[in-house]
This record gives sequence, structure tokens and C-alpha cells, in this order.
Amino acid sequence: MIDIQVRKLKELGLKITPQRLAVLDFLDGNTSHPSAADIYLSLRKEYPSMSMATVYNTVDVLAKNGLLLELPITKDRMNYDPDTSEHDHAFCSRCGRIFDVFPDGAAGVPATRAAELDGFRVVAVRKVYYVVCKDCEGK
Amino acid sequence: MIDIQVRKLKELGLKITPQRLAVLDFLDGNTSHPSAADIYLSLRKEYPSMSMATVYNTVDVLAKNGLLLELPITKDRMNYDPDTSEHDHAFCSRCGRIFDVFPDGAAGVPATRAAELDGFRVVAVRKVYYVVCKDCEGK
DNA sequence: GTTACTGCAAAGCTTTTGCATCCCT
DNA sequence: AGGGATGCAAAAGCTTTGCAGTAAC
Repeated sequence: MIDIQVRKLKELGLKITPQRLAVLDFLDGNTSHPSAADIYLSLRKEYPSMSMATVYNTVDVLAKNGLLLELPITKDRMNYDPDTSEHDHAFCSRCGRIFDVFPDGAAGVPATRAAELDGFRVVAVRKVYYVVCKDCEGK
Repeated sequence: MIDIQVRKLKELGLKITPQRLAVLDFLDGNTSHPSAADIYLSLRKEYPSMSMATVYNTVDVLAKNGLLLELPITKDRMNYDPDTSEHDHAFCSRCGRIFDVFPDGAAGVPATRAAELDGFRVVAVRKVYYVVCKDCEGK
């Protein structure tokens, strides 16, 4: 799983460092949509020398190369999603959690339509539902 | 146009101050999707005493009461849209401009569907297209 | 007269930058 | 050996907060 991303980074002439592997490993299969600080704090235990600058450098590199999605959801911070398949997100303003929302077939806008918009070249699309989740609705 | 918003603020027990009126007047019909700094810099001329704190206070009040949309598009800043009708946005990463994208009938997800999502209560929806606009595509 | 709002300054956070050192290739 | 990556610290932005004074109602 990570091998594919490592291969792609190598193809791009980017170096494979322990720090980058650690970030990739942390993100692999992670559906919590962590922020840079979340990543940093989690890796700090295993890699005490890890710095925020390296986390930012790594997520930027991954995002620029399509291996990671950047999710601008609130004004507080950026969140990241290693799942680059076409899907949306739901953000609960009460608990702050971010949920994946996968299109149920007919509802999604076809990718072909999104590729051209008012004559603009579409590079990416983000759709966010601001919700109150089940857990929070019950108080 | 502004009268409707003033009325709503009054109904909510909020005070109508010259600063709030100035912000409302600036935003009325404004399709540039300004940031807080944009609003501040524009009003500074006419209202030299205006402060950023007041701009933030005002846009927060307006957004909380549904008179203004908050657009989290980049990690740089929040942008605001006085047009609260159902529509999306396109952000050009080259020039930084934000364009309105109105649904062309069939394409939009019906509001009724958005009101319930995986059992979550949907409060708002934001869809952003990250694009390269016509002007920038031509270099 | 109350209560909320304003404005200023300071603080808080996230993110970026500069630079010397390090290490992947 | 070379060039990118790391890590530290400082800086830069945006946004928030505290508080005294002020103005709307």
C-alpha cells in the first residue's frame, strides 16, 4: 500500500527518508483526517526528532503529487485525507470530527462534467457538509 | 436590500451600529468574495476608526445568523459571500480569484437530500472547484 | 440606565521561512 | 560527492481575546 506511494515519490526524484515513511505509515488507512499537529504529535513518540517543518514539508509534497487530499474545512487548521478516491466529507461543528461521505451512485456529479466548468480547467473538487452528527445530536 | 438584514438583526436583539451598516453596505451586491482584511481595508477610508476586531465581530454575527456565507477555501484566510442563495464556488489558484458557480438546473443536489445525510443533520454545504481560470490558462 | 459594541493592543495558533547540518542516492 | 531533506528557531499571517470606553436602545 505504502509501496505504491514510495515508488511514485522515487519516480519524481524525491528522496525516501525515515520521516516521510513514518508519515506515510501513519496516514495509511487512517480515516481520522488528521491535521499537521495531529500527525506531528503521533509521530513524536516514535521519532522524537521529528519537527513540524518536516510534517508540513511532507504533507505538501504528498498533496502536490496527488497522494494526499488537503481539506480546508474550518479557519482553524488544514486537515488531510490519505484516501484520494472521489468522495466528500461531513464536518460536525460540535465534536469537530470529519467523516467520509461516499457518493451513492446516482447522486454524485460525473467526473467528466467536473473536468470543464465555465471554461475553467478543474484541478480538484471539494464538497463539505457541515453537520451535527448522531452522537452530538443526542446531546 | 440592506433593510432586510437590518430588520433581522434587530429582531435578534442585535444593535445597529454605523460600523455594521458600513460592512453591510460594502457587502451588498459584492461578488468579489472578500476576506476580513479586504473588508477592513475598503472601509478604512470612509471609517478610519474601524478595527479588524469589529470586522471579525460583524462577519461572525452575520454568518451566525445566515446573512453571510463563510468560505473556507485555502489555508490562508476565510472569505465571505453575501449571496446566501444555493451556489458553489470556483477558486483559481493562479490569480486567487473566487468565482460564483450557479447550478444549471439538473446538476445540483436537491436541498431535500442534503438535509439528511447518513443520519446527520446538515446545517450547510460548501462545494469548491479548484481551477485554473480562463485568464490564467492563457498565461 | 443597561447592555452590547467598538477599538486598541496583546496573545494565540497555524503555517512559513532561513539556514546550518545531515543523509539519501 | 551532490542536492534535497531535516530540524531548530524565528517570523509571518490570520484570528481571537481582554478590557476600558462608548454608543445604541
